[in-house]
Amino acid sequence: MLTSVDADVIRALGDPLRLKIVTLLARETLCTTHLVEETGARQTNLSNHMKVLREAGIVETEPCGRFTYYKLKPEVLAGLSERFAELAASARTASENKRACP
Amino acid sequence: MLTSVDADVIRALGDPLRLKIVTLLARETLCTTHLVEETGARQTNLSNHMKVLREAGIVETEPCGRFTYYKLKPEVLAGLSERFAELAASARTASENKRACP
DNA sequence: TTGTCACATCATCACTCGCTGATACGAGCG
DNA sequence: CGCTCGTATCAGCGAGTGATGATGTGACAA
Repeated sequence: MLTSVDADVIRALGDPLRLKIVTLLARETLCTTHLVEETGARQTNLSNHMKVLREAGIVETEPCGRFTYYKLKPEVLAGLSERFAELAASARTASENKRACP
Repeated sequence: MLTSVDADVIRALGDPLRLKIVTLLARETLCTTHLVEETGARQTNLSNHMKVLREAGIVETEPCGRFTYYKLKPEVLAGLSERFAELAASARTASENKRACP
């Protein structure tokens, strides 16, 4: 069952720019400079979004000299996928469980 | 691939109250009165959230006399689940694709 | 028809959020 | 050491968002 904790993760993914970042990171492990190039956003702006993704537990940081690489945590995405699949499966049978008008 | 359109759906689900509503609707088809009882929210507030979910294409309305029943659209949730699953699968191999430092 | 109920919409207010410029800080290079 | 580069943090501003009370609308019952 979806708990309120997941709302933070979902909200973190509900921003177009962050969703694009996640999509990019799903293909490659990138550092901030790469993400700035790919998205066209300012460095400061991007750093803020990365902080949101980091605090939501969606990405991990990996320092490499002066650079900071970001990579996704697949288990978080997989967990979300599973929970949505459960909701969808449950929703398919929900039409029959119509509670009577009060 | 995740498009920017999906950000709206994800954002709509990124609110704790709306997530609770969706969870409730995954089990039963309910009308506004039921949801008010279950969530404890005001009717006006709830109606606003239902509008968001409706415009995001997550729920459908079904008038029944004076009552309005809401039910989930399973295919939307299933689609989200699938996309997240793709991202997770792709992310598992992304660690190896580390782009060189610029 | 009149009243009530279920629900939606509107206007408003407080608050949050995203974006930006300025700044701080650590790592490497000269 | 001093400098530059990559990155994070901070303060501030404007836009978007959630909660609320008042109001509108359609459906049913008396």
